[in-house]
Amino acid sequence: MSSPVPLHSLNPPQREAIYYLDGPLLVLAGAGSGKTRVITQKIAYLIQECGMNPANIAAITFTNKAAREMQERVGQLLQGGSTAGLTICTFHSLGVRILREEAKALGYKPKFSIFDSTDCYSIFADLSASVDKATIRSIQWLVSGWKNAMKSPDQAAAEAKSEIEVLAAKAYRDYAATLKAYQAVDFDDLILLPMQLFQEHPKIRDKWQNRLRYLLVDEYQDTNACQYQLLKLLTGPRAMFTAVGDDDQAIYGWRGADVENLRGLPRDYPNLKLIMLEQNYRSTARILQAANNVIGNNEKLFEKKLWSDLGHGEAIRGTVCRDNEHEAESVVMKLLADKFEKRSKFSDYAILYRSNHQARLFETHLRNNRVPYVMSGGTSFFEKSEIKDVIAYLRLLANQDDDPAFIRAVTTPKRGVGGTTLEALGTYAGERHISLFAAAFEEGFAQRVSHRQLEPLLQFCEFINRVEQRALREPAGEVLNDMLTAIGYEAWLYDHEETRAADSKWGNVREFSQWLAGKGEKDEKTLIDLTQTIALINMLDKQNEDSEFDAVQLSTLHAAKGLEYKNVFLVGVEEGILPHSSSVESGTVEEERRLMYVGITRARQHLHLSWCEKRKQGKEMYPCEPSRFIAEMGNDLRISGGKAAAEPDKATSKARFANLRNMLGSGES
DNA sequence: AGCGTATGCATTTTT
DNA sequence: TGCATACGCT
Repeated sequence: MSSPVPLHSLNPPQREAIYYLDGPLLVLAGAGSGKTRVITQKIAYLIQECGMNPANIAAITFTNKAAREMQERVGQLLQGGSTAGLTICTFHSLGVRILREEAKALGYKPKFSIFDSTDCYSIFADLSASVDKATIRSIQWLVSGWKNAMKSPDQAAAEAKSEIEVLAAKAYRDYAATLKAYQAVDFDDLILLPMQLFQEHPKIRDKWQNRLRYLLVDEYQDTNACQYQLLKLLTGPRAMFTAVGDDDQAIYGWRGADVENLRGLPRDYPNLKLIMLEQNYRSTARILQAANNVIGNNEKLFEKKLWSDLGHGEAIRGTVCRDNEHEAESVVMKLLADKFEKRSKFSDYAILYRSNHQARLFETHLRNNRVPYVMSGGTSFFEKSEIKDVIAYLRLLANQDDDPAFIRAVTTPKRGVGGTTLEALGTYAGERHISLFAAAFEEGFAQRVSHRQLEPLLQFCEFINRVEQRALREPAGEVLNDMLTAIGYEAWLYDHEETRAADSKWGNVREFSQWLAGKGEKDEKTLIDLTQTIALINMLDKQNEDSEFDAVQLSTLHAAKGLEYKNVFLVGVEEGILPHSSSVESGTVEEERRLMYVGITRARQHLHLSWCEKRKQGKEMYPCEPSRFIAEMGNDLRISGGKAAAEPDKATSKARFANLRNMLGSGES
């Protein structure tokens, strides 16, 4: 992101967007047009100039990272001024906040658990045993889609067409009941439940409408139907909001995000004001021209043309490579040559690709050349098994109905509670409709198992009770450390893993516990308070702060949205990869084109594309064609063969390009 | 039979 | 990289 800019340097549409308060406002902000600046300045304006109470303003983002960045920038703008009560958070954390406060109205305890997708997967797996994994995954996928589309289990069942949909609709009902029994919600519920709550309880809705009087929504094109509905209910008839988005950067359609929400906005709010931010402060004119050319092939909602006064800039280059191995080698060589020539930093370079597995070859070649790199994505900190182990304990402390947490905690580390005991406990709990934890204490259950089975189980439950008592009062860090010692987690790790793996895992646990302890101290929160929010926090944010060391960035196109780099290598620009073959089949090439657009507009000064003539897949080589998007970029593109050091052979590359255009000219729809 | 390694294979993944 | 499947070893 660009650095904060003094107010006088705002351009007229930016200024208009900030000062406009007469009604609902939609800001169509092109890539690099300063949308974050508009949102943050508007918050500052509302507080400082309009005298609005910060507690009545909420800015909603999609990622923790975006929220944090916005917090920081607002903090800088309002130095000394008060931001007390100001809400800047993600959709999901706003949902949590609403649910914690209004849990009773929905039949939930305020200390409900939040299940991540792995937890939810195992519920579906238990529900429909003897079904293969792929099917379970599609069931989970379908149910999530229904929730985002606000379909109830009944509706889903009624509308189910295929066999798998019928199966999924059946699972949906049981799944919802199971979650409720565990006093747990999934990520989709964090939006769906507040929305339903507002629909069914006008009083509660009014209360929140009164509290959050002005709403600012970032990345509006990424909202799904349910989020849109929640926003509508939250803003109410006053409709005081600013939505900021870019239909050309809508790349999450496959996850339920619906650009229709952008189209629907003028319909639902006839007095909607529309402002376009078209001046780009990031890229050279050449890069923007190519981006405009590509995106011009999409059916447009709103006509928008980016421009910049940063000069024409370097030529966009394209490299045809013999195969993917050669592509990786050539990109790394070109990167190093460019770095040497310009005396730039590694962190000025990004290698962007369509899908994760493409990164692998680039990683090897970067490593071979001793080039430092960081990769976005990968398993998030909270998905790591050792962290999930610890979190299971925390979840159980806060919510003893959380059966999955109970099972994980009671069996990790092993303490003499095995499968048979748990099965008996599960059966008993199922008959009585109580949680595993509660069942363990019942006389009726005690009669069904032996003393040897019961004893360790009760010891565990009593241990949890004791820790819970402490967790309500004493400092979070201390309680957590004592608990880890008491369960012997470190020793267990070193018993079950190789020393190196155990070192890393225990290191992660310690990092996590220190981080929690620090957070507990800073916000004066107990361990149980903290547990309520950790499901939503991503420690990658923290890693980003730390990792300001000089390294080449490797990233998927999706993960690169919102970021910018001086030099971008966009690799694997081939038919079947970008656009991805399955998108071509499912007729969603427009979203792939937006992905290409996002990729192009990440570059500030230098854009380099590459594609292969052949690609190794398995042990066979398959022929490839350059992406249709190459031709769509226009002819301001300097294409050369793949030989790393050689001068481009102008004659052949021209001929090749002509061929390419002929080839693509006919096949386009 | 069961476990452990080898090999093959991938859409994208904010919460 | 990470997961799933298959094969081979014990």
